[in-house]
Amino acid sequence: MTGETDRGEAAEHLALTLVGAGMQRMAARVLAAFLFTDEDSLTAGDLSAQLGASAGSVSGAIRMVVQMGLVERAPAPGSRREHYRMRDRAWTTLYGRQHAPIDDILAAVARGVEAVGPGPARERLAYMRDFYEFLLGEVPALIERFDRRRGGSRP
Amino acid sequence: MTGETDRGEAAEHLALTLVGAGMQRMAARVLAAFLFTDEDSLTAGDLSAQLGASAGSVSGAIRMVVQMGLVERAPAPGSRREHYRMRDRAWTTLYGRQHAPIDDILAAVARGVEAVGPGPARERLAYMRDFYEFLLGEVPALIERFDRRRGGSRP
DNA sequence: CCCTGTCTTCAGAAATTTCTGAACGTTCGC
DNA sequence: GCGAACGTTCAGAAATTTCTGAAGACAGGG
Repeated sequence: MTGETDRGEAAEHLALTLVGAGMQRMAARVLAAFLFTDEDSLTAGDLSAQLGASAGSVSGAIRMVVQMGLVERAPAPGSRREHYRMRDRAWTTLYGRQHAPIDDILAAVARGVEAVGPGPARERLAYMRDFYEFLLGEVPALIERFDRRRGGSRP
Repeated sequence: MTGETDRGEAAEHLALTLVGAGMQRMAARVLAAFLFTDEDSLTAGDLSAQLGASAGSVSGAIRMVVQMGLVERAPAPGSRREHYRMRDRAWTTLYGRQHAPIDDILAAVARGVEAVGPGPARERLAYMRDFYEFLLGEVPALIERFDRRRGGSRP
């Protein structure tokens, strides 16, 4: 049997795991709530009640997950409150975004290569630059391959 | 011209960028020092002096980068102090390790799939699980492809 | 036009992370 | 063995991050 208690625990556990992977605590809890709900959409109030967190921190967390491209506003049919839901393609989007910092690292390393004269440091930096350049080129193809393999089934 | 000032600035800049990507501050500074040096190896004392940080925090930072597999002890030829240097393959190692949290996420999501009954939430979670499973399988091949492409040249 | 319900913003509090400085081991030369 | 140089550990201080609660803004119904 899989009761509702298990669902709540599993959601909390996933949230904590995401925190361990670097995500903000409240953003992770909000994301898990969206992942685990069978409702079409959730409002800030729903989340605040369900997570036992203040309206303020929920508001901030929603802004984060929306800005990350994982959650979007859902058309609210005659409702006064804002409704939100997970976006399709959320995971490939997230993975793509995790690679955004790589742009910055790449730029910083390239600058390093130019700043040092010939020598071991320069070779080391050039190798690092090449690796991140390679990654940046491969990730889109990786995601596309998954999308194709998964075919038309919806997230 | 590329003076030594540029080198120091570029190193600091890369360290800050790595912090932005989630790395600990002092560990990032230590790593940058190893990246940018033309010396064969550095000691804790070198780093402490060069970075203007206490011996204590340098000690902790070294432990981190060693544990991450980016830096290793270098055989110290008749020296009293411990010498360290960057490992070959440091970057592919780092990238592989960045995917360690994915194991945890995958496990947490799989647990979620079992905890919820049939419905939208279950489909969503199953999709997420499939995506991370796919990633976990593809990353080693990706790294291998880079190693092969780069051929025998050293890091 | 006001009133109610809802979300957002922001200053301050709480918790967590990160750094330092001092005390303690350890190792090597003498 | 003894002394000195280094590195490590750990308690506490400092800085940063994260949450809350209250005040304000906005929209729609009455």
